[in-house]
Amino acid sequence: MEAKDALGMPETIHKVAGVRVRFAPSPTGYLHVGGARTALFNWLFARHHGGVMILRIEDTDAERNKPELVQGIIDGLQWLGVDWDEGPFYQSQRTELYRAAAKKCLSNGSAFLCYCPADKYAGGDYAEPPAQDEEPKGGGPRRVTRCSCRDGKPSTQGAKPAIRFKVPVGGTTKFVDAVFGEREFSNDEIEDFVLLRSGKGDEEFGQSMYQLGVVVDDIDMRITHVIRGADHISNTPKQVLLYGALGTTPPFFAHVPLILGADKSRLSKRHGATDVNMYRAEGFLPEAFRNFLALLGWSAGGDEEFIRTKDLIGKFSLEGVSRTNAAFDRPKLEWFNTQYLQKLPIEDLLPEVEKELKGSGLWKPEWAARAAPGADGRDHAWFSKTVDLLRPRVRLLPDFSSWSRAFFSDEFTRDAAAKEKFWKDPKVPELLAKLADALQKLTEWNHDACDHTTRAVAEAGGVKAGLLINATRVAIVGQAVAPPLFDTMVVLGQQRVVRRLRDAVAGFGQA
RNA sequence: GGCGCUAUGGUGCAACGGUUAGCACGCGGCCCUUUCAAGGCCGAAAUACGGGUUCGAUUCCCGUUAGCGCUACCA
Repeated sequence: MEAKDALGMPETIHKVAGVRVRFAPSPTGYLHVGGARTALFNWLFARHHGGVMILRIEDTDAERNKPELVQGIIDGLQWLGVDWDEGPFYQSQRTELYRAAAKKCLSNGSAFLCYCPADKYAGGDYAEPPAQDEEPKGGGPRRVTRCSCRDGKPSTQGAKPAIRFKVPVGGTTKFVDAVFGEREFSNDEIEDFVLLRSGKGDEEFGQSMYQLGVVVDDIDMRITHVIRGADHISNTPKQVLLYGALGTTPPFFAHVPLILGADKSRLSKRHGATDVNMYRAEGFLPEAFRNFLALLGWSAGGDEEFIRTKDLIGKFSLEGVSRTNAAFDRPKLEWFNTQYLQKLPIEDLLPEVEKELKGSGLWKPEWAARAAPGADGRDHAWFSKTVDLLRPRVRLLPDFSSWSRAFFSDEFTRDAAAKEKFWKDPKVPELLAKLADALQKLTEWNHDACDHTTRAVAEAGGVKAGLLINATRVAIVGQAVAPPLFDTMVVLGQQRVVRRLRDAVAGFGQA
């Protein structure tokens, strides 16, 4: 006998060998965070089971597609670290497959030629046009299409027909969903949906419609688990019917809840960035973003939240997927990012910082892993130590180029607000000058030596150490906010610190 | 409008008939302190509402309400 789980589904739905899943975006926009999460779940599932991940581009609507957007989607996936084993396949190049399938449905009586005018909703079977996705929803009564062409009479001469699926009258269509359980839909609620568009010009038929394309491809690509957004739940019975018409058994379905905006309404630009590439541009760490996304609509069951990707893969299961839509909570994403910035093994963080510095032109090749030290003695070890010093305060990657600039470059400016805040005491110039003298004499350059020297100068000058410390920070890194001063001094080096102090003192004379 | 899905603090998740309803983000306070973070401690904050079922409901059932989804020759 077969083992069943809590939902009464075969145990095998959760651990099948030979798993094949796919992510099937449509190039009508960028990679949306919702799509990214779907891609991630598919990927985690595939990797967890040692299965195959497929990328398929669903570009069957020539009018809405923008081929140039495909690259953006691919870039987004790559940044996210979601890779695939097969594809990308383009549905626009598989037209014959769909036409053959549609004709098969035609010949076995599960579809019919529809001569209704292609210009929307003019067919008369609709009481009125479907509400477009705008605010004033509702509207008058609308009913399900039972197309009058289904009995094969009109055959308006000359007009090119589309192929519609002949949905059974009466009865129900059911399927098993790994997250929502058993679902059953009344066939009378399902319209006679279009399989193949009517042909244009001298074409017999046009491109496939979504329902046909997914099913034909999922069969052809031997997809075992269809993991997609919950917005497809109501499409599923149509597809199940199609599987039957094509003589095959449907795969397992797993619909994952949607990601909504902070106010729980449909996620839109109004809520902030919805394009994954925007998060890359802002400087989030991909692994942090992945961790955050994974926890939107899924949990391993426990309380852990900081879960590195390899553990995500180990723990991922469809059983942990929630049925509730989740709100995209940006503050939490930022928290994940700072957590990763701090907790990542330094070797894992360094490459990201390197990319950032290269992008801002601050990178020096001698900081690379096996490069020889630069003229100033800085090498990979220095770079690593510096990044390590900086990272507790960094929130986004670009911080390494902005307020951290003075650590990587001698060309930096001193923040006006910082000067205003910490240089206002009239004794500052003199103190900084004395500190420069004292530090220059040091024969050993380390944290404690800097510490003692600075405090001694402060004491001799009759001020609290904090005053000198803060003033010095502004002088040598130009920022009010920076790592602890003496660690900073060590990393910058004696020469630079002294030079910057003197430079700062000189600046007072001019101002 | 029809059909469907969902409903634990503001947010993300735990608790899958019996807990003082747990964790995290965010928020407030305190500690630490050399700026700012980080970190530590403390605190405010939830089972949408109404009916059932049960010895006992956050948990199971029904209704209401709300949100979301689908309702195209879009995907």
